[in-house]
Amino acid sequence: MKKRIRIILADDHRMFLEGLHALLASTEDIKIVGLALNGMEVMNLLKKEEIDLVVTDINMPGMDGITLNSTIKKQYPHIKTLVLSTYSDPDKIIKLTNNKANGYLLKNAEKDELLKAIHTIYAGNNYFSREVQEKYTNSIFSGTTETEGAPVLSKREKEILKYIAAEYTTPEIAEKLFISQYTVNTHRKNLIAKLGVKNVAGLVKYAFQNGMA
Amino acid sequence: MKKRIRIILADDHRMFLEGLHALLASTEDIKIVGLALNGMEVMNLLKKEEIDLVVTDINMPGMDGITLNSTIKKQYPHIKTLVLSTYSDPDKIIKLTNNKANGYLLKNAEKDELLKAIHTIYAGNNYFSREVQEKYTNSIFSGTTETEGAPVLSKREKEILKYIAAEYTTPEIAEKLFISQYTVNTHRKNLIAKLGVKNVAGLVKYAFQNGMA
DNA sequence: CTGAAAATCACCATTCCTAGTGATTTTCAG
DNA sequence: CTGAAAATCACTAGGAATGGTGATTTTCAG
Repeated sequence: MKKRIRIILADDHRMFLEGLHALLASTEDIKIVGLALNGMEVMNLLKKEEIDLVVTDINMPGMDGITLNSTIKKQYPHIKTLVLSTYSDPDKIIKLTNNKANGYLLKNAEKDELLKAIHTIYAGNNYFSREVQEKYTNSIFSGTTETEGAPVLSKREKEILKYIAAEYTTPEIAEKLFISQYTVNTHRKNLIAKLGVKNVAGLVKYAFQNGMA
Repeated sequence: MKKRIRIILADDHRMFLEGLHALLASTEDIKIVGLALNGMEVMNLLKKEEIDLVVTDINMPGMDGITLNSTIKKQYPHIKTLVLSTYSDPDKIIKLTNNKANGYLLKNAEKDELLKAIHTIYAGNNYFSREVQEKYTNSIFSGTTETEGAPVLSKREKEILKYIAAEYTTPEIAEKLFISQYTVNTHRKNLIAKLGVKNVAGLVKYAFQNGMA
């Protein structure tokens, strides 16, 4: 008899967790060993059970997906991890690859892709969904930094973009970040130039389309 | 033989949608008639199928849960609705009750509560989870209910909102629509007031969250 | 250490946005 | 027909955004 893949599922939303459980329960070669509502529960389960793969949400109270992933990898380097997320945030993906996560998948994916990811990872390879790869090829998967595709925003610029999208004005942002209004102004001008938009409306639009707001 | 409850499930995340499907598929007296990734798909399904209950996420691109709910109630007053959300936002709950949604449940709820909500609503009663009820009554006493119906935007206002989200300035919009800048100005002011936002950034945000951009 | 990128600050001019008030005309359903 | 909502226009004023130019300091990888 073929060995089944032993999996723990982790997500802070019970409904999603139970749904995922039900979705995978019918699959022959997969065995759901445990369900966890947060990172702590995952670690407790790992002490008791033999696990092949942990499928976890990236956003969870207490210990989030990124911290959980690195914790798992430190204590149980042989256990594979697949991270799920609502959107594709480049920063988080980079952190996850640094922490040796074996896969990253959007919750928008279908069951088939989820199964494909699980099997690919179990076979010893990594799996990053196409949408994620396409968007962030430059920053992660290829060493070359081609600026043609996705405009590269600096840390500070992203920060300010978020504030703009959150309806903060220049004086407010300046006060929040303890910098001059002139500086905020410069950043906004650079953002507009880099992103090729016309005004705040364009900035907010970009922020939304890239999961930054 | 007892009649089964005919249900449509709607959520923009395929994985959650399929998971929910799998979760409910095993229930005897429930029949999942269709799955939808957005509001439009729900409305199309309603044309073809006889439905008792629509279970929908509150956050969806295109037509969101709130708009979807009111649209359903206008065209098919007999169809029940159960709205799911990640968190409990008093404002949104109030909008939903104004639009006669029959239930509101957090995604944090367990399968049992979901079934309970479905059966309660099918029996002709409303179901609002305890967490939601608490916040709802709080906001009633804080006095923000009277003036806050669902923000109904006029045709012209929607039109102008689209132009704003498309990075057009006031003079440009005025020229495009053959009206005075003063008029565009008035519309924008009304939009800001109606939607309870602070500036263009907020308008663009709203436009995006409601599939108008 | 060193150079490049990032982050910071400054000034000016123009345009645009925001806010308040008040008003007339048009549209549309009851 | 008629009233209410929608759409239109007008004026003022202050604050914010946009665009251009120039510069210094900080950070960080090679």
